[in-house]
Amino acid sequence: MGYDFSKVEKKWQKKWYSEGTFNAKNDYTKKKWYGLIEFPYPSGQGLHVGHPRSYTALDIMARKKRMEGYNVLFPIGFDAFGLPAENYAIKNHIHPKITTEKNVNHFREQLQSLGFSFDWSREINTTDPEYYKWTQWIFIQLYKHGLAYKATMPINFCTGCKVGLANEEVVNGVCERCGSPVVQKEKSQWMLKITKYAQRLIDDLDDVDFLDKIKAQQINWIGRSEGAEVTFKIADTDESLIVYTTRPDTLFGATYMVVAPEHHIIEKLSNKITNMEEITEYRHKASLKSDFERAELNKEKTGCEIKGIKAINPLTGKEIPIWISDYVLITYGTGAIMAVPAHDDRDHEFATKFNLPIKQVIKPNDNIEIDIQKEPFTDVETGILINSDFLNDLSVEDAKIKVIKYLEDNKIGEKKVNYKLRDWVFSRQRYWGEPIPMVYCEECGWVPLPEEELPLKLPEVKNFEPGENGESPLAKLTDWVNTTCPHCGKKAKRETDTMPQWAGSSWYYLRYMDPHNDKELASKEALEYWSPVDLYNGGMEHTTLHLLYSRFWHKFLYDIGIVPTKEPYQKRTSHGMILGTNGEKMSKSKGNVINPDDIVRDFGADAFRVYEMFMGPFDQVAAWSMESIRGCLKFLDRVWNLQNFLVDGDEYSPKFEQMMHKSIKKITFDIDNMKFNTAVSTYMTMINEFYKEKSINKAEFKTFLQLLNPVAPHITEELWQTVLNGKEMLAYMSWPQYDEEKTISDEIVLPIQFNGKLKATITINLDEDENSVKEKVHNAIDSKLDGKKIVKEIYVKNKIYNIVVK
RNA sequence: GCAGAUGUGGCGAAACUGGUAGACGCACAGGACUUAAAAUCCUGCGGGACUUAAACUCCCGUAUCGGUUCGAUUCCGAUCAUCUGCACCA
Repeated sequence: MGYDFSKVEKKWQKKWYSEGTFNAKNDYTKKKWYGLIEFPYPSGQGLHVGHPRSYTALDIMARKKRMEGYNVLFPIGFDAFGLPAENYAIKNHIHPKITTEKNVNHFREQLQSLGFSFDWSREINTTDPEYYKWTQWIFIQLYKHGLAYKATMPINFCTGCKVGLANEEVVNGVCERCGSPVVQKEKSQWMLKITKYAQRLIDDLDDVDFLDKIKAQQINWIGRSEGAEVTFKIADTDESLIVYTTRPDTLFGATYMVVAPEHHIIEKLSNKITNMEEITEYRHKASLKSDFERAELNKEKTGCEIKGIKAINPLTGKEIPIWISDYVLITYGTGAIMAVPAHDDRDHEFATKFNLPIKQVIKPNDNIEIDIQKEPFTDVETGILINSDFLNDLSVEDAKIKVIKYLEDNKIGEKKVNYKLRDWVFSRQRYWGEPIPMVYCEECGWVPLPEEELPLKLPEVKNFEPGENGESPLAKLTDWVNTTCPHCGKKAKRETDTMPQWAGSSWYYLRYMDPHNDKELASKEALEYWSPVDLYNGGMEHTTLHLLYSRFWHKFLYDIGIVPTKEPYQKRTSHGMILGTNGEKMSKSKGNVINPDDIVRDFGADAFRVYEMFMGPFDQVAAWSMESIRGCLKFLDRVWNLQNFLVDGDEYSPKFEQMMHKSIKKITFDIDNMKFNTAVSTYMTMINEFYKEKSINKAEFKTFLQLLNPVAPHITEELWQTVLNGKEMLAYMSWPQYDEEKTISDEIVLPIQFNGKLKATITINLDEDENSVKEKVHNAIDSKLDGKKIVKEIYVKNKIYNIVVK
């Protein structure tokens, strides 16, 4: 008699996936809704219980939208290039293609066991040549538009394995696998000019509906700052140093300068520098440091003075020393700074250590005494300029404006905007990635493959070990590397680096719109109809890089007329992580991993889904609890047993009418606003009411099943068709409507307060006359006054009655 | 350091634009059914005082301190704690 979830769930899954029940229609006249989840990397461990949290949430929304008459696109695919498969191949000599296929099959099975309404006919895979053909095509367009270029950039190089490493393989400055130190090695790499889009990537956030924290992270990552570039002449030479500063107002306080170890001024003026040996040694030491060491914050600052040359402060005309230090980064601004130790923490620390002069040029406006030698004053809000000639007595803000004007008038500087965002290093010295479709010819330089030769397929190799000196394994395939120039026909060599994993995921949402198109990445009509993605949900860990990269590619595709919208995703949300039962992040080493297969086996997919939605607010972290999921299975059993109370009735019975309308309203609102936890609690409240009366009629049962269907699709479909003899699929029925008037009761329990504290409640009629309410109130509380005096009475209609007493 | 978030019973959590704090669930306790157990169903469940006991009643309670208000979990200011992302970005 009990509910056999395993049999029921399998039955419906089989039907859905063999019949394509949930596939999107190619009817471009209907209203559409496009919901997107981050497609998974098919790892060997299989699905994580975190995946279904996001998938269930969007599945619920997709199912509800279908019931509301939308043509819904809810696709799935696999982001299958990447390191783990490659490392597994190196170890076990199994081709990544084979492991990937095996993992994808496993993932597909697991995803289907949870009953998601994905459109499997549109499944994509980034490692499929028919897919990466278009990834390569986009790269070539970027190249043709001057947004892809070669530059020498440092890579992480393991001194033990002699290979280049990805950032995530470098742990605390050593190689994750062998523990040898990792150093930086210069290598010529493909770069994408994302910096050209920096401003637009900030500005266009105004037009999309991303969570504020996501916007904040994007803006943070791009790191726009406004300031000025200022030229400092070097005394007795024709050379000068240009610095970038956000505090041009402090220019009178610049008492020395610092350049990054890599700064070119050192080569240029090497014949004037008197301590070249010392400088060379410092530069050498700095070059050996990994990024990790250089970024180590707590370490003491190092550096030395460049002797023999002096810079001239353009405002004071005074000569100031030039130092070299690795706290100045060659990659940001101009690689050189003016140091204002009185008003910058880092400069102050450096000046204190090396005994450099500290000159105060700003004081607090409240005249609090400060000892500038001991501590810098960095508050821009309350600062007033001093010791600064024509800037004296100005606020920091005004001083900035005035000094920039002065700099521009005298041609010693100009206003300048800088971004922390760097161009995107696009090369990986790896096998398991999209080959970069470029050929190098001695005569013509870099030449892209003609588009008709795409895809450039990843060649078969037997040995997946990276080449020595950090080259890609492809470099060893001389037959493949040696080719002819598509331009002049002479001998040429192929690029052997591959693309990063970010490449395939930067545009996959477009391919879903028209996944089998072999002429274009997607047809114009499909792009016009489905763009943009209406809702994109994923983890917070992808809200910087992946989101930024795909927005960048999308904007580029917009610029060249391929896609119709400026932004790819209209709305972006993120779900909280699911932690282990001990409240820690799930990991194999901690032994707190929950396997979704076990959950489906023991509790069923519906209980799993209900639980993941009920466990807490969707966007917040939540710890797994086996007791709670048992409670959700109990709830479903109660749903199943409702059939025991079933009575006839084509309309809601009077005792439930108001509750039905209220619940429809609440659940509709909650699902639309991703408040799944309170939606689930509303189902529970409803069922408690039915149990209290030991009765539910057919109309009520039908509505209840429809409301619950998006969350628990199997059990509701089964009850619909077996108990209510539904002919059509419940999933195709239209979403229940509510009548606002019927959600309002005509009687109200009115709280009465003394000084804001509850004293009594009375029952009044909706919109009852105020005098009549007042009379009722006084009948109820006059005996409680206890000799106290009424000072004031406040009645908020139909809400509350507060009496101020003394 | 910067940015963002969070803090409510034994636990996960609710509370719409300020208006009966703790919905819903878990755990726990009591009862019904059963030879018994499980399952199921019903009831209770923030802390304290008063009381033989219960009801009634009263007091305290949403991290801490203060403010605005007839009324604050909600708004404002300060503080503390925890989490996440970024970080020598001039």
